[in-house]
Amino acid sequence: MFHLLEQRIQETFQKHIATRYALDVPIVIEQPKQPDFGELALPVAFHLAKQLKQAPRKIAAELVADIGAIDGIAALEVAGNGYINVRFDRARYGQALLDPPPEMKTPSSEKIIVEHTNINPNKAAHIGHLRNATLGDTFVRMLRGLGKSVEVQNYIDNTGVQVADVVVGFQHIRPMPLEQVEVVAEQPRFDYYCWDLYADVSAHYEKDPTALQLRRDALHSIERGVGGTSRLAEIISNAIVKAHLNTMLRLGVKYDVLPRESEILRLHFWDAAFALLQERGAVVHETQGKNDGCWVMRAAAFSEGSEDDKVIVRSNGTVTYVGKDIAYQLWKFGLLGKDFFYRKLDYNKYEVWVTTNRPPDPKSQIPSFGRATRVYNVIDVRQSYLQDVVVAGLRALGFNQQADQSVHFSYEMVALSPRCAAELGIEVPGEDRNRPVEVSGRKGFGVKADDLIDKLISKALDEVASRHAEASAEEQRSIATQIAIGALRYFLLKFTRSSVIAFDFQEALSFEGETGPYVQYAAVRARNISRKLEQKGERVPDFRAELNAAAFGHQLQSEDFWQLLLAASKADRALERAVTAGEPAHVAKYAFQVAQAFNNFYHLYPIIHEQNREKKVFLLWMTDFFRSQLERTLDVLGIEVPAYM
RNA sequence: GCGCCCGUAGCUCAGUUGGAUAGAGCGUCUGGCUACGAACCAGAAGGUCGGGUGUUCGAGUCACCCCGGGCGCACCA
Repeated sequence: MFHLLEQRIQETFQKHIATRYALDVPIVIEQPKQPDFGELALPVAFHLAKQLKQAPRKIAAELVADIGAIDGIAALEVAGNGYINVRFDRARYGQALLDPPPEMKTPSSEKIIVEHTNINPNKAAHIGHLRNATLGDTFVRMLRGLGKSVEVQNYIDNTGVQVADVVVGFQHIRPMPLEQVEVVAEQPRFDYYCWDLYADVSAHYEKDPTALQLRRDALHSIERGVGGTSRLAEIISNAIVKAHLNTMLRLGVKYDVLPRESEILRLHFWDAAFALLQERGAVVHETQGKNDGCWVMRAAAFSEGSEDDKVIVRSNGTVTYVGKDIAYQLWKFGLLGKDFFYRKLDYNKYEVWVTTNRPPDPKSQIPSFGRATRVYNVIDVRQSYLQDVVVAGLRALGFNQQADQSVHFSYEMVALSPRCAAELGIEVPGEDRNRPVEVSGRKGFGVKADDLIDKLISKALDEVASRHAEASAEEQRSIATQIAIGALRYFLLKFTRSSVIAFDFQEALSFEGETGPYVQYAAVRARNISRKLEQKGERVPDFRAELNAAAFGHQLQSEDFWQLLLAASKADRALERAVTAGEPAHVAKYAFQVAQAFNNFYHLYPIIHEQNREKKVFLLWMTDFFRSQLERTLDVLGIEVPAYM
């Protein structure tokens, strides 16, 4: 509702200024510095001042006098040096929230792909991966919240060096026959086993660099896709992928389809992309210099300062990662002229599809994947350069529109706070002692995702058990899990994307202040009100029957009630702005603010015990409105509301 | 060397596309549970927004230059 009025003001002013002054200036809408200034503030007179060569205050007065009545607006006031402050018609506003006008859903042919998680399937997921998945998943929920059609992809690099390293581990560091690996891979915590093995292999390379030949050999076999080594890689990566799906499902994160690198290779996606790139001159064959024999993309295509061309095809004829990524990006937009085959993944928790190189049974129903109009790649900021190359590839092929619609949804890394590193027994040399430590799968440095979740659940369980000793152990655990996940998701979302998170157990395990559980608690309290009411033998009133514009007019004369309602009613605006900014943290911030407003309201006004009928009904309606806004916002954040706390 | 990001209260971070008197959480101190459960609420202390110059009616926000930190710039992914 708030957003609707905002838009209405914007349009009205835009139109008026266009006809009255023949000018097209951006109508910026702000929140007034102080609540008693009104609900919206327009600095538009300042912008016009320059072009009209008049004092802003005079222009503002003119605008206010000429623009006429605007539906839902009680007053426009000139303030300060030329601000225009907008006051809403409170009674109308309350009434509209109670009985919202039907939304005009404009059907859109837009299809958005969000690619996230993308963990190498060779070891357990860690805290850094959780940031990626939580950001990606929340952004998906935000887009869907606005009614967009979104497909979630999780790319599986099952034929890369990281998998090859663990293969080397099973062949040379802790040798194990294939049949035994198959058994071990079915065991719980196989991903933990590989975590250690991977670190051991990396350490082994460091000690004996000649062992890197083992990696090259393994990689080669895996890429060819035949023989025992390839089979070993498949067993490992399939098992780890399921471990990752399980871990992410604990956070409520799901995917629609898992495109795999093996199919990019087997179905010759690269050949198709390479043919296109050659045909349109996007890559050139070097015959001299340091890149002799390679196919490269010219530096000028993707970078202004650098002179280093990017090798796409190595002199030995193999394609680099970026090359494969260009092919994949082309496929996402339906520009490659090829598609994967798909099968349902053998996974019993929910339906998720995976690519395959075998044509399916013609009778089977398979959804359509890819062919997006817009693509978000959730990848950490360190890969900006490579993402730029991918987009330059599209551009060089003449796909400018798709290049514009390719978004690198980047985020900073998660590091371990010095204290956290010390707790994990990671030794840091002298002067770096006070700096955060980078998470490294290769070195085995990091907080494993499942360990962290377990730790959070255990702490939440202590709290739940101390408050609700009467509940069954099973129920306590279920509530504790919801709280733990709420805490974790909120913790990962409250930082803006460009902020490095220095991970610290003490902060992540906090359930007080600006945290997920704080917001959950507010929602639980709001729900409790109607339950208590019914326990007293009363019924939740029929708000539409008992509240009319006059009642809203009365009650919302209270500045306090008005400000609380206003705060609660900004969910649509918060979501809209957060999507535009590409910033899930904004939604998290809003959720906290609404929770704060509600806790304040809850504390200040006895609701059930209110004697005046109209006021009581109004307070109950406010509670219900807060509840719905809190639930909706938490849902976008992927945080559940526990039955009690 | 080139490029990107960051520097705001003791700590961790917001800051709405340049706007009115710079905000929040944590921590510290003070106060509030026989009201709908205190995972809560109220209050206090705490700032030359890294430094400088400029653009502007107006700069935490934009430009340039420094200082300090992080990350990229592979025939690795």
